[in-house]
Amino acid sequence: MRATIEDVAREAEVSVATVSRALRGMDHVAESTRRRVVETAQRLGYAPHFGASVLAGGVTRTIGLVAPYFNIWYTSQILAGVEEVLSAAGHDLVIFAADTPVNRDRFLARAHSLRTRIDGLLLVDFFPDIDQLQRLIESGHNLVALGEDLDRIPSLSIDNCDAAYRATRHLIELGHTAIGIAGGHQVSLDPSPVLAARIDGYQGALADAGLEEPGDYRLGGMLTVAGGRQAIDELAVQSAPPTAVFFMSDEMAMGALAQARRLGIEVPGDLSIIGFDDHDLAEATGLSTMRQPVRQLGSLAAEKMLSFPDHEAGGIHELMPVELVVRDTSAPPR
Amino acid sequence: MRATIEDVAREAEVSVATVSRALRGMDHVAESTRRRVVETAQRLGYAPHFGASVLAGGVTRTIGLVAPYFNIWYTSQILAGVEEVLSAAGHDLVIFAADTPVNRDRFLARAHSLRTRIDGLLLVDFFPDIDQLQRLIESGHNLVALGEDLDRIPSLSIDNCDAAYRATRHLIELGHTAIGIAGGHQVSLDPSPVLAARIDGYQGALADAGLEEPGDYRLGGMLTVAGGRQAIDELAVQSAPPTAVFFMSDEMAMGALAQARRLGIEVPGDLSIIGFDDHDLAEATGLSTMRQPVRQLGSLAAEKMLSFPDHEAGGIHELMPVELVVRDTSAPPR
DNA sequence: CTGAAAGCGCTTACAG
DNA sequence: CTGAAAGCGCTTACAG
Repeated sequence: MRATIEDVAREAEVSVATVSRALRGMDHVAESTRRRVVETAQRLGYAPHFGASVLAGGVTRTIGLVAPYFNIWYTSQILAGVEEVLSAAGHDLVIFAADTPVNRDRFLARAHSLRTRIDGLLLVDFFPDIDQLQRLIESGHNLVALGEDLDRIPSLSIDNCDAAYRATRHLIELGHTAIGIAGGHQVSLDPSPVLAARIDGYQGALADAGLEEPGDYRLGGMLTVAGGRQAIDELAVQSAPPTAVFFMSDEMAMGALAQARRLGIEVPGDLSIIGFDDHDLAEATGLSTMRQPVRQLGSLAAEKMLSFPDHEAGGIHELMPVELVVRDTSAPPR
Repeated sequence: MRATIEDVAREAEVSVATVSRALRGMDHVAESTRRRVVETAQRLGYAPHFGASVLAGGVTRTIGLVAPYFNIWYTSQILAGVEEVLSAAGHDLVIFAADTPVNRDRFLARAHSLRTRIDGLLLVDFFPDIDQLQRLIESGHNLVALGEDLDRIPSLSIDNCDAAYRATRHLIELGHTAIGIAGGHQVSLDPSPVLAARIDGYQGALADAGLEEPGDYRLGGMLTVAGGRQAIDELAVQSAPPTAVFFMSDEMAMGALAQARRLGIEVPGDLSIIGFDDHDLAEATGLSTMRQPVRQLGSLAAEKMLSFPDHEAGGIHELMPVELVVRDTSAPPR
């Protein structure tokens, strides 16, 4: 049988209150008492009952993280960063996937009931609308958002518009005038603010350079290897294809790179490519990209979460830097 | 204030016992009563207190997953598979990283106290020794192992020895006689049984073909892009380098591919390469590999976990198939 | 089908 | 520094 706090108290000849204090390292316990309690607990293999602690103490020392996918590079890095910080602080991490619109709504519907299960909820590329956010707040969740500037809660992101602007400007400065963008539309019809901001940046750079954006330069679908392949397939059948494309993720760009090779499209000779992320394989692949500090985004978000309730009321938004990394896949048009 | 079950009971004019039954869909509740209770709970925004449910009910509907890393492709796919099955069954997932030996011991030390926090523990590429496993069992955990055949608990894996044997034999059948292997040693000094089994298979194939294994054909370190790069660097300075190398992961093989290109080593002309996993990018890269059903490993492991306690006593070990996928990076030596 | 009551195992004022 | 006691909010036999 599991030992309970009563067992320890009896064996150590103290009250359960003292056992509780001693084991949690609280003040006002004589050192000799503490030693005896700790030793007894050890001997009996005592560990506090989780449910009982949560019920009596009111905290779970658990943080929830909701994200659309866990099997893509970006999220896996975020996860690692979050986990590292949280576990160092003695907190656990429970994850929720909200990939499809259905799962997203299901999660939102359940969020209220999660209140007593987690001490905080980290929204990773999860964008509630104003009503949904309102409801999350009213449920009493400690919220931190990663990926977009959400009013009213602490959030952390890169400047997606600016990063896309700079990526596009890089291609313009190389001399390209026919520049496409890939990754604008996702499976879900939810317009992701992240992708929308990148499209804005792209269009802004074109406009500032006096260039036009032909509608059919918007290529591909999801930010995956398959999406990149698809983008190249679309490009390959155009009569006047772009000479440079900005891909919204490196995985997508790498899929494009491979498909271009297969179709005999030379990179960067026929086509310049710039990606986004600085994926582990980007350097190996020679991929030009916009580097974002992904893992650090995760660890910083976790730190923000742990610093509740030290936040100001309302949301402070923090912006992380993005760096242009020029490698081999972007060059002047020939 | 949060509404409690008492609030609902009072408003719906029933006892708390009836509220509890009605809301959890148990039998022996009049349909009209149930409707009234559900409607009242809804109206009050009632959700059961997690800690109270766990304490009174004895289950958490939460599964723990411990793995060495979460930021590598393999684990991210496993995680997605596990999450999908678990969430469909209404279970939550809490993750623990045990990357370094220190963290590994720390997790093991904590495992006992996790007993009331999770209903089951999934070991992903986490290999306790016999004593450690014994202790996990004695703590009362429902255990499922993914990655190795562990006695006494249900487990699921591929046949790493056989897969490595076939990868090596593929290279032999192409005509190679100088064949290296990359990925044998990890940072941690823990000898991973997975890697050991792959080395066994490699050596077995060589032996069966009457070939020798020169000691310095064991290349590289970790199963990462950087590890692959390192393997090629080591190979490049050898006086009689292998003409073919079996890499223990695709990420490693892709790092190697890139570094080979950089150093002017032609693949497959100068060097044949076969990887392991069938990473998302393997097809795009033209990488020959041993395909393992990674995501499915995750979902099956989760299903095994959910089927407790229907297991036989002791562990049934299940083997998943691995398939040789020949693409462009492996060819006869020239 | 429903209720009264015990019990789950802690934490936290309150006293001393 | 320590203890007695209330209280956290559920679930589950046991009766009826």
